[in-house]
Amino acid sequence: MRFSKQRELIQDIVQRTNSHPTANWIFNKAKKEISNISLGTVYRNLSQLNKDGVINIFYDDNIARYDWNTVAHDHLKCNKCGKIIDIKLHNRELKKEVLKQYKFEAENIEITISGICENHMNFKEK
Amino acid sequence: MRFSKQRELIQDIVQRTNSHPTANWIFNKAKKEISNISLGTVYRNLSQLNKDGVINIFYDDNIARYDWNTVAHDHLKCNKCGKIIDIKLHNRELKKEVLKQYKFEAENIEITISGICENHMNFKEK
DNA sequence: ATTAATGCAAATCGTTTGCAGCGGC
DNA sequence: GCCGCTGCAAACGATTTGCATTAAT
Repeated sequence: MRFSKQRELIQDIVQRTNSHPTANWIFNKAKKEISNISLGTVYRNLSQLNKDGVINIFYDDNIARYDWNTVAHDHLKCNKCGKIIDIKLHNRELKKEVLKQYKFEAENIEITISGICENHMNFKEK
Repeated sequence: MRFSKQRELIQDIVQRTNSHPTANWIFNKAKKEISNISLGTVYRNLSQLNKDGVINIFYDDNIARYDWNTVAHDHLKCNKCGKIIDIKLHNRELKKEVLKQYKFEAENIEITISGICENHMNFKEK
């Protein structure tokens, strides 16, 4: 076996959700399959999977969230329900603008937009 | 006196730097003026100042940073030296695009760009 | 005298780490 | 037998909180 079953389980859990889970959420999910799995193992594997480029880490306020989507992308965060939605905004002009205006060589652009998602706009409340 | 001298000192410290300080940095600075000030007081006042709209909080990875600039703006973060630079990017089109394409009502847009700052570009290394 | 804010220490939360033991080659 | 990975528990860093005391009106 190439990888431990713990590692494979953790990778699967992250890759099977769009919910941008926290380590603790993943831990609870994992316990259903391997009841004595430890939180340390979850963190160690998440960190390793990230180093290997298999999954992505980002921070929502001060807590880590994990994402199967390793391609650079952006997030919409609903202030009503907390849901985080993946989106892709084009930013070619942004890199150029930043280089010209601030002499800063952009490597990574992360746009986080908070507001109200479709399901929670006032006029749609049931 | 309207506010405690601790609160006034903390507000002053935040407003007199462009370094986006952490609570601990502020605490150390404050101790030079009020040697027995406590870290709890620093946190309590930073949180209150933020609620009052006097200062801003944002998170750099998983640690809180405080900013005198309460107007929505963006950040450049240098991967070499860690410096965070305030910038203002225009985003009128972004709000429109997000509403049209994702039916999401954007309230706040935060763009964080990481890369290499002017002082740390290769060809400028001394 | 009342009320808010303080210093201090303990508690909490998310995360990391040391270590002895186990599993697969 | 070796080496990597595990579970467990203790340690850690940032932040919050309970409480008895102090400061301001």
